[in-house]
Amino acid sequence: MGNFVKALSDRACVVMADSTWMEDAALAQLLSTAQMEGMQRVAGMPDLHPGRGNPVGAAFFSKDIIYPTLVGNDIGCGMALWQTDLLASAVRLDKLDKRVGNIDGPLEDLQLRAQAAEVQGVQPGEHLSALGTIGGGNHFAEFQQVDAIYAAQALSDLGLSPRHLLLLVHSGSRGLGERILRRHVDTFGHRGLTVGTDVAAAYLDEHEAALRFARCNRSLVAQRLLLNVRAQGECVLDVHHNFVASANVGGQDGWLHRKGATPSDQGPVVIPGSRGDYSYLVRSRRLCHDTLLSLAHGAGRKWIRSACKDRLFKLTSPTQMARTALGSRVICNDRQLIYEEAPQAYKGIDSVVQALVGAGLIELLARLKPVLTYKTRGECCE
DNA sequence: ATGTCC
Repeated sequence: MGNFVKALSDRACVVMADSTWMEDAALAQLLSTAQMEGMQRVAGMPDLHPGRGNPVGAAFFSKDIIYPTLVGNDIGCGMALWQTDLLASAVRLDKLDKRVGNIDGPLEDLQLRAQAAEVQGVQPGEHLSALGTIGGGNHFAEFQQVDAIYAAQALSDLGLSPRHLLLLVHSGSRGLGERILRRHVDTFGHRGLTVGTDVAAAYLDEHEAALRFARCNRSLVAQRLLLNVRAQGECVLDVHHNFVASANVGGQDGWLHRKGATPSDQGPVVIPGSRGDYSYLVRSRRLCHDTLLSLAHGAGRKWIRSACKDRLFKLTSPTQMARTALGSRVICNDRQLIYEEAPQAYKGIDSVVQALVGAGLIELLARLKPVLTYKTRGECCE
């Protein structure tokens, strides 16, 4: 087990296998976060990669101080998995593509939006128009089919029927979280906030609102897509991977920040690969405090965004990239984004998931294959 | 990442 959890210092470790792509720059960023005031322990997940200052795919456990910049701008970003009633065997990609339509703009059904906002405890505010939209970057909505079953009982316990399509939504709090972080940084810079002060309490209140908003947003994205494709569905799981919460780690009370780190103590989760790779439905096998009760949140970037187009445009066209090696379709009519989110730009999901398996942290429940990935209908790029 | 930068 120790083989897959590598100690970087007395308070930093990273979960990885020999096959896991890992950049020195990401490890250096992780080690530098371990030096922050009040930091007790940091843990890199196998999808760890460099971020803007702080690494992505990591958890940070501090005492008495919280750091909004460690959570980042997309407070509440996470994954929601929905079960649909569409038979995977009946899918016709052209038809599904057509029916999915365009969900880039604000949700048309204001009644649905207001109802969801109320149910999820989202306060009326200026960001309501973003509810039901995916956003940019690595966010997506993806129809998937169950490709391999490793634990049939666990699937049925979750209410999953393997013959039907699943819908995975990766999105967050959109402009709301962005505004919360920006206002914090404008006032306090990158300093942390002392827990117990009014400013810390104010941030935590706003952060809580962003978590509710993000969850509501994922739900509306899913419901919107289901309406468009004339399907019914139910939410199976919804788990944030960018947030901070009080926690007891190794017998010590403190604050656990997650930046692209999925909690291991909130039931089964999906660890998605790139749009051209599998995703895995997994469940935690043990509560590991050394790795800060966290799991990978995806494959993790291998290439920085700015390098992707140069490396790929000679090899492949946007049209070619609308189809993946697994036979799935990609809706991404944004010339830049389609390169930035190319499967080649991401670590192989098996090298990430196998590191977690090797460390004894997870058990695989099912392998999911992409069918259709929605990024943006955008403008036509051909 | 961003009702995003020219």
